[in-house]
Amino acid sequence: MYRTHTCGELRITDVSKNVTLSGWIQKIRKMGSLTFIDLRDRYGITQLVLDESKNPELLKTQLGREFVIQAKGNVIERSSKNKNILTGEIELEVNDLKVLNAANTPPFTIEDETDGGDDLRMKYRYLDLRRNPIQQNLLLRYAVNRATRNYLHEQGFLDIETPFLIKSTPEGARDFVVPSRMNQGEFYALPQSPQTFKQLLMVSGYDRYYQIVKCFRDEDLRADRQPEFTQIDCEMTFVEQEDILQMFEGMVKYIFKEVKNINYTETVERMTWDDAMWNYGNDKPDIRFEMKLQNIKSPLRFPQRGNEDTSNAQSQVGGYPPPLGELEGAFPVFDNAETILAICVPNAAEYSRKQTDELIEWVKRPQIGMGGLAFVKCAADGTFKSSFDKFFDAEKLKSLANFCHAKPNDLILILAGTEEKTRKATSDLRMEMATRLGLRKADEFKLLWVYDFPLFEFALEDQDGGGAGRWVARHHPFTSPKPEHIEMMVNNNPKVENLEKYLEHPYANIKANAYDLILNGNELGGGSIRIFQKDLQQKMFAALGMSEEEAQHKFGFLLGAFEYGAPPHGGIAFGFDRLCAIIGGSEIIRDFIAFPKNNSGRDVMLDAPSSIAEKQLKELGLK
RNA sequence: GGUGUGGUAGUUCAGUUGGUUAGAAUGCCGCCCUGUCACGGCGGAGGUCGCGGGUUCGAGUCCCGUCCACACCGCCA
Repeated sequence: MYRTHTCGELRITDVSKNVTLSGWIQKIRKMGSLTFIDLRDRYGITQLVLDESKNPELLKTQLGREFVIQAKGNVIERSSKNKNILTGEIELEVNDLKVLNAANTPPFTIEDETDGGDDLRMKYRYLDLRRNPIQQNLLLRYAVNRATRNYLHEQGFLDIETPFLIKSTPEGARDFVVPSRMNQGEFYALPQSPQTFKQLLMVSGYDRYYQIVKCFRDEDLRADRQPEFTQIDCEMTFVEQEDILQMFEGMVKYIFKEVKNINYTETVERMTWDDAMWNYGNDKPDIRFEMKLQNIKSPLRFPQRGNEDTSNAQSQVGGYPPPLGELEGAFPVFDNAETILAICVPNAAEYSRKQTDELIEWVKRPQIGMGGLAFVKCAADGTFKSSFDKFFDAEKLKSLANFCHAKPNDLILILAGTEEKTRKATSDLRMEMATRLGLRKADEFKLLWVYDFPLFEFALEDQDGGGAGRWVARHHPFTSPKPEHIEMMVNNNPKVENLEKYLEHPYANIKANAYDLILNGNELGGGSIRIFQKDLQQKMFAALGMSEEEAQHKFGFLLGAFEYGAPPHGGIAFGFDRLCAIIGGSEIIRDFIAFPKNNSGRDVMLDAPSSIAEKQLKELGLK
């Protein structure tokens, strides 16, 4: 028997027991004829003591860090206790020691705060995985997995596997492809998601489906993006948007309760996409704090905005661009800008020259890329001091501050420039200021549904080109349009010649029955009510510029299925890795995946991808 | 594809205006130590300054190219 106990379970009540432990040597401390060894396994650390005066043979054994050893002996009470670990009141007085396997000195320390860099830790991932923080992450991942399955099972969902070797459909993300040996010159694709399969399962009547499933996308990576990643993929039949929102906010609340013991009892807030963009500059706002964007000037028009929260909302209804009013004609930077956005940072009016200079540098960084930052300090005594006093007198500053709903002691930060860049930059600045002010608390969780997404999205044809582009599906081509917008899908040629004009294209105003669930500014998941009628699906393909033959070639199986009794259905998919990372308080999903890829899609431990043998290439018909 | 930051001892990093023998911490090895748990003390080994080219009397340092890592933009239906 290798062990009678783990390294995490012996306590003072076990004193005088004769036990056997097996594990890895974390650390050896020699004190003359007395040697202490920290023995580690995934349950904890137990101190072994080797006493030369009692058992001189033991000290002759060659030992080192990460050796796998087996130790037999008596549990004794320590004469000096360690309150930092659960086993700290006892130790094992060893009378028999066996090296099960020697080990090289590891290239980095196997401790909570390791001295290893990312690259090295990935190369020796099996050593990195021994570290407690990473083990905690993987245990958390398993807990989230279990909670998800429990909830969905209770709700009557069936876990049904779908194939990994499927057909390449170059809509959306790039496919990973797999050459077929038996069908030379032809290729499978790995699924970007099981989207069409789960819809077919609905057509087949399975009613409630889920899968915790690998998906593959051959796109460039980020800290929160891997080429293969895991989704909680779900679909339901005979449901409306409301049914799905309730079901899956229930799921996330259940996960919070099971994994973090958090009772999320409050109602999950909801917001249209228009409102999110208008008030936060972002379709995944962090609503743990306010600091909404103040739209001083913008070409965006959101005619059906319902949010009465901002009393300056009248400025965009009908106005194009919204009027700067009496403020116009004073400051060329403002007059020349397409968009001017501001945020009011609470209690920051006392910022020093150094602090404001630092913020200006921050927005000028290439990641943000703004030319500068204007600010107005709203002093408690009602006076104003701005970075553009030369252009704005006290009267104008006051009226600007009023427009922005600034309160005494607020610091108004103002960015001006082109619409998209300025909106994104102001949104980033809002998050940055919140971080600096400590408003993004790690222990506070706030969910938000963003809904009524646009059905289409404008994509530039050529990055350097002169602004020509086309309309593509924002979510995917199976997303249903809002019924009242279907008539706007008249243009079967989604090409747009001029970037300046795209906002005036009818497609810009078509909204979809699509929704995202946001947690603290992170997208947990998104989904939609799907198209289930053949003619509407064909209309959608056509709207995307696909010919009838092309649609038949790529998605004939789905169109066919829609002819044999397809029920109304809809669903959602959650990024499982990201969900785990966020619940674990991180944005680095690599740390929540046992064997992740690096930034350039490489597995540095395996050294994959790699070239393959000539013979393999020939068999596959690739040479 | 683009922008930025970085690459120096096993590891994490410092290295001034281009100037003698490239440093620190930690890890490793040896000796000492009976209550350590970030043990302590003494001693020691350890370097293709990512790679290639250039400027210079002289390059870790400056220039060009290249590779790698990380972050971001594009991209991610």
